This record gives sequence, C-alpha cells and structure tokens, in this order.
Amino acid sequence: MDKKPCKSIDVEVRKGPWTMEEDLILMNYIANHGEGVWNSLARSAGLKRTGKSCRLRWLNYLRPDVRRGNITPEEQLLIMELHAKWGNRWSKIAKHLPGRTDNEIKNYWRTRIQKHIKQAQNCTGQTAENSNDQASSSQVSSSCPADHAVDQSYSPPSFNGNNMEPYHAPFPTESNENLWTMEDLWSLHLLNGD
DNA sequence: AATACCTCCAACCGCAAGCAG
DNA sequence: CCTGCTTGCGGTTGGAGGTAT
Repeated sequence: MDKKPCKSIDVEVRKGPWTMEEDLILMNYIANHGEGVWNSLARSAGLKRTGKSCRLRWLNYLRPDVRRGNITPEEQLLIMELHAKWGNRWSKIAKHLPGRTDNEIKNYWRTRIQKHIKQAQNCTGQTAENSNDQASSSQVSSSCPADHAVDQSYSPPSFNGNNMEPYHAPFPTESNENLWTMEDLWSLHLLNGD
C-alpha cells in the first residue's frame, strides 16, 4: 500500500492529530467538490495527509451528521444485540446506529462494555482468560457462550437493574475534546464561504 | 503537591476486497 | 486474466486527561 510513498517528489506526509486548519481545509474542499478519490482529494486540497487519513478524519469526526459521545441506553442495547449477532462487524453495526461511526462503536465496546463483561464473568466465577478477549472476532456468537451471556447477564452499570436510568450523558457536546468544537468548525467553514 | 496509575478516544497500521486499465 | 490502485474494515497504539495514592 504505502510501498511507494513518494511517486514524484518527496511529499512529506503529516501524521498525528489534525489541526484546526487542516480540518477547515478538508471541510471546505469536500463542501465544494464532494467526497471523491481520497488520495487525489488530499493532494488537491493541499493537505499533507494520506487519503486514508483524510477519509478517517472526515468519517469519524468532521461529517456534519456525525454524533459523538452521549451513547444512549437504547443505543447501548442495540450495540450489544447486534454484536451478539454479528460479532466485531463494527461497520455493519454502525449502519444501524445513525450518526455513529464504526470507530466510536468499536471504542465504546472495548472500553465500556468489554470491561463490564469481564467483571461480570469474574463475578460468575469465570476467569477472564477463559473468555479470551478476541473470541468474538471471528467465531463470535456461535461458539462463544460468553457472548450470549453478555446479552443477559451483563448489566451495564449505567442502566441496569432499575430500568435504564441514567447515563445522562454528561458529555454535553464533547466540547472539550479538541480545542475547538464542531460548531466552531462549521461556523468557520460557513464564514469561509462555501 | 507530586506522581503513579487508569481510562478513553483519535489516529495509525496492515490486510483484504473491489475495480479499472 | 493480471496488475496496481483505492477503499473499507478491524485491530492496535499513543497520548491527554482524570483519579487515586
């Protein structure tokens, strides 16, 4: 893939966190030209990023319809349900959760749900090793009872027992995640005149 | 107050599938 | 049919921020 990092000139490729400027460039470019061939998009837009990186940034963060944080109990249930059905098919699962990205669901699963699965299993006397984190990746539901156990016995702290209470999704808008909010970006983008 | 540890998430990497020439 | 390129996906990692000691 990156076998030929530089076809013509040594174009240095930026990595790491995106800057506000880069975000704006990408947003403006897509607003004007639409999504397209990401590699050439990156070049034409003047971004020193790979097409992959641009695509990821757009899909996971910049898209206007993307919703981040604040996963509702309903969504959480749905994720668990679909994961029990399909395993780690994050993109497939994401399609059933409008505005959610596969990356977010994946992260959510790994950081929140999986943790509680382990805890639940420890409580029921199973060892964490038994359940082998990755078990779900390929054989998933069929051969992994633990995964089903998830559905029923796993009870996320946020909405278990007493009827799906809280999780009042504290994160207002993730505003503090980056130094600028999506609203900032979009208003800037509008100012820049699309 | 300092620092060690933990959690979470954005972003990168490698692989595979799809497609065009 | 073969080859190379692009896209999409899933796994993994690095670092920022939060919490505990």
